Amino acid sequence: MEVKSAVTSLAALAHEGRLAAFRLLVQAGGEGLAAGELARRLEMLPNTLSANLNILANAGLVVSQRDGRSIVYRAQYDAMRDLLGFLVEDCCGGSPEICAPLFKTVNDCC
Amino acid sequence: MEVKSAVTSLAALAHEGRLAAFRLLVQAGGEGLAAGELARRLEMLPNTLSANLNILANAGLVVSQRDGRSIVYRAQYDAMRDLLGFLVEDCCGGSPEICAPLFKTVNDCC
DNA sequence: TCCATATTTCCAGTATATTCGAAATATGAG
DNA sequence: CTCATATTTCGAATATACTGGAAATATGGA
Repeated sequence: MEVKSAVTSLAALAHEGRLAAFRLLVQAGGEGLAAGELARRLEMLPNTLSANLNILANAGLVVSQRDGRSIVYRAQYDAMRDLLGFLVEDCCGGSPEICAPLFKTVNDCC
Repeated sequence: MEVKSAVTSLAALAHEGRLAAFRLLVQAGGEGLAAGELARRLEMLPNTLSANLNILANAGLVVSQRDGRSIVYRAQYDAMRDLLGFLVEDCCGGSPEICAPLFKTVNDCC
């Protein structure tokens, strides 16, 4: 992952509303959620949410697909993994010892 | 880690210059680097870098300590680990299968 | 076709971020 | 004490981001 791509992804997530939307989509799994359902759950105006989903999509963190009158958004797990990998790669360049606790974090969560 | 804290950290890293500074500090290890040395390596004006280091420090990602005429900055590995943990925790809430490849990423790097 | 629903696009106002020059502060050397 | 070095703080200009209202687009149903 390139630096510019990482910055774009980090910036997309560095916003309370977008981070919340992304988390909901991640938790929703492969089925995804319709834009309207997200707006309802996050209590955001549809147009504001749309703009924010667009930013997430632009960063490659989510994808959208029309389903009838709704547009369903799904998290892109690969993109998230790439971003985490980029940060981890960064961390280990100089200090492998930081990875032990991170390793533990990953273990604990699964 | 709270959402607001995560957003602050993500925003701090979502800037090419700051991300580069943070990476250098991470690679520099516990010794850290003086502000001037960072400015030289990153080819940034000292005052611009200072403002950016301040943003990183505010997010808790780096700490500073005076050493003679220089001010030495060091990466805060704990903060980075917390941020990664927050993102991982998020990811695993709904989809444990995403952790397998992440697990592999962490393994590969150490 | 006509209408309601779902979502996006456009636009303008406001807020926040970024940068740089200039001045201020802190330290150590002579 | 005076000076050079290292860094920060201040202030203003510019750029970018965020939000919400209004209008536009797309879809499916009556």
